[in-house]
Amino acid sequence: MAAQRGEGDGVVTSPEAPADVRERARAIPEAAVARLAVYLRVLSGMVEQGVTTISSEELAGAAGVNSAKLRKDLSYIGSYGTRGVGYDVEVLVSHIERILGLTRKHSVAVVGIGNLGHALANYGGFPSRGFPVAALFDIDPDLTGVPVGGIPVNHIDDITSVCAEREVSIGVIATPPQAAQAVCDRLVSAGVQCILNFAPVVLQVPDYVEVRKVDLAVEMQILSFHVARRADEAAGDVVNGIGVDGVVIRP
Amino acid sequence: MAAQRGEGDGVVTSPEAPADVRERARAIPEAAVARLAVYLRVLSGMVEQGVTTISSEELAGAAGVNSAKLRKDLSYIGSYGTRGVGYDVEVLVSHIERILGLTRKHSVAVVGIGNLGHALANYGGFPSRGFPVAALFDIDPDLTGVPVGGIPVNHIDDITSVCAEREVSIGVIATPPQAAQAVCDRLVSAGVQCILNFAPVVLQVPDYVEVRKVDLAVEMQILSFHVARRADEAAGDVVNGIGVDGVVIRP
DNA sequence: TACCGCTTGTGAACGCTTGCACAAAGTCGG
DNA sequence: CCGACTTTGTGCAAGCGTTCACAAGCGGTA
Repeated sequence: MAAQRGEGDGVVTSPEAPADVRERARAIPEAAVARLAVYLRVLSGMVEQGVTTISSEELAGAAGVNSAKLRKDLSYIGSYGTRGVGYDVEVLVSHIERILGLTRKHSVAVVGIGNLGHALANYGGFPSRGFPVAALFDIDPDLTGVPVGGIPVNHIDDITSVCAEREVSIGVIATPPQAAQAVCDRLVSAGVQCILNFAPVVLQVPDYVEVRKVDLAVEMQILSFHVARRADEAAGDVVNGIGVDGVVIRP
Repeated sequence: MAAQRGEGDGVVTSPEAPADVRERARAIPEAAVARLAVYLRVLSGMVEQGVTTISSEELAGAAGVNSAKLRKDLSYIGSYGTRGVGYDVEVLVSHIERILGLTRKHSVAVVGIGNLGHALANYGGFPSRGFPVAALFDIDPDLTGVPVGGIPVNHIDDITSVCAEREVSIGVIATPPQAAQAVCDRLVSAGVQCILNFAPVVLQVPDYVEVRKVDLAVEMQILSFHVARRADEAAGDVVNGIGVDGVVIRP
């Protein structure tokens, strides 16, 4: 990835307080960030249930991870637990939100208003979590101006101006694969540095742009792999009894 | 590794090498499986363009990975390249398909016919890749019988019988979070062993069930984290529009 | 205050993944 | 047939991420 990351950076950073947060943020492993988001959701549920304190064991259970891993993850963002007691739920929530940058609004633009684009535009989970959908784009002139999920669709040619104007920080690509790279290029030149890509293509972007991809076909194929592996195991390992290539199982 | 590999002899791999394939499949790292699916897509595109041979360097470039990694990934499924030349595209495609279990049909059931469920039911990418949508379910009686994307919706209470009857091997959960665990339990008791979960919940399942989750909120929050990190970096390290490594924030 | 039990935070070991570098193995031109 | 050139396949080392195990720290109790 970023090839020229300053390694032994004795780079004297500003002695200000934020330097602490910054240094720490840089050190958090990618995998841990993903889990922090999960913890956050579980914790939000806890708050609503009136839970005020939670132990690493409980939280880990609810999040589906090992408790040691959870504690290590939390240690990346600082030590806010109380030994012998656990974590204060609200404190934890606010710290995770801060680290994940959820204290700011992140305006989202969705490009490609097909089936998926519609679903995304109408998806209530975004705005409620601090990700307001600020703009929609499509190449079809017939769609232009038509409101979807309360937001009028703009023509794709206006990406640059509209994104800049509405301070879009996250672009979501829900176009057919053929159009994805071109759309991506436009988003990047509009100043969007974070992209969520639903199109089944490998996007080429400059180093400073962060891309995350959600690829349904790949997910399905990974599951397919496991089905196959299981069937093979059954064929090979099951001596007597359950089916060969059909359904097996249920211990 | 492959302990009893027949060396030197020009052993033509029989169309079926059950034990061999099985042993190998078990050894493939999870991360590599995900990449194999990506390679497969790139290769499919190559086939359509009439490309017959491709080098690891080219394929790696198109798939966005390091060429050494690609070669190692391919070595997990066997050595089908020709030194000095590269890989035969069609041969590679068929071997990856075999390993990923794409030689069988994997019927899919989608549960929860809301915005997302609609989009999934209409999504052309599934059937064309060997994942026919065989059943749709929803809890709303008004939807029952209504065809979506050509398939009539069944009531959720019929999951067990319908899934068994249509040999569903993959369940897709696109319900609201509150319903997800219950739906999951029903799918599992219907014999479904692979689940793709779009609901923002951590599902509890028996060991033998494989779950993959696609969590939009988490993806957005990871991107948010990067936005925040970047902003912090800018605040701390940017002198005058120039970032740490001389990278301009906005070209 | 002093002790006890519980839970955090983290050093250290382990294992998986990545990337390098190069021998092996093939093609191609003469 | 040979030698130059190309590209694969893989041993090896470095880097992360995960897990274990336990000392340190805190609240509760007498």
